[in-house]
Amino acid sequence: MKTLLNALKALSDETRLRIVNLLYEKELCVCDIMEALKISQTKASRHLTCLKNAGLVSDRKHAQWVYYSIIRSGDMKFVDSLVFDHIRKLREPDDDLKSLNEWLSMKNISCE
Amino acid sequence: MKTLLNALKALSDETRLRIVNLLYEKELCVCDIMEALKISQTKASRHLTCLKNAGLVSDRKHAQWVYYSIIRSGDMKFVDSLVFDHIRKLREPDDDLKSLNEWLSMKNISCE
DNA sequence: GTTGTATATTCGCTTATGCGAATATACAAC
DNA sequence: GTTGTATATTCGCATAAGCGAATATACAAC
Repeated sequence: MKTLLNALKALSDETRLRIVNLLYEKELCVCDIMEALKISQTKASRHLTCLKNAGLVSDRKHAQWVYYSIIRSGDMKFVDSLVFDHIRKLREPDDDLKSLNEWLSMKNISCE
Repeated sequence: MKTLLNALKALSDETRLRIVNLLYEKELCVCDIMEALKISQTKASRHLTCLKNAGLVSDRKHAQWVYYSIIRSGDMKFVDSLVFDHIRKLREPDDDLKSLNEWLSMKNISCE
């Protein structure tokens, strides 16, 4: 019960829903999320920690970057429905995905 | 986005999750919920109002009773998953259903 | 060692949420 | 009208959650 409630609480915040939406695309580091959502580093970090505590995402360190990804265990089946049946049908999260892709391609070009 | 967030917020509270679980069984009036969950009238009423504002339940007046029921529109598809894939697999909500049925049968006997 | 970049945490502050106690409203029965 | 029952709302209060600014940590490059 508590686990489920923590997940629901974590998901009932706009920023965190938008982050989850991005992470359903692919693993991302904090700065990708900052850029795609145009939010501060503090805010990104804080909400990612919250999602992690709720057991919805996992993190992985590589050099100075921390990469976050969605945990898609069967324990949180409803989140799939939440993302694909609901979030992905809204305008704002869709715009976020566009921002993300723009950012990622820009990042790649400048790394060449 | 706002609609979805309001639904998620409404669902991220233990009492309200337990109420939703009961209402997935059948339409109930406030006193049924009070009795099944052993909560105060104030608490039952407050949380029902919250669920109603979130668009998750509807109410119907009949004499001095107010009956609440779940709104199962396609807009809130994930709630079905939430109830059947998650809530119904937990102990506490299952106990609530038992309490509810005990209460309802007692109520019927005393009305005969 | 120093510098720069990526990320996390702490500190006040403000706002939101949940609670019980008390009160109000609405309706039925008389 | 009064009484009793069902439900809703208001009032203070306590706790939780969100924020930005500042600070801390961790690692890479030099």
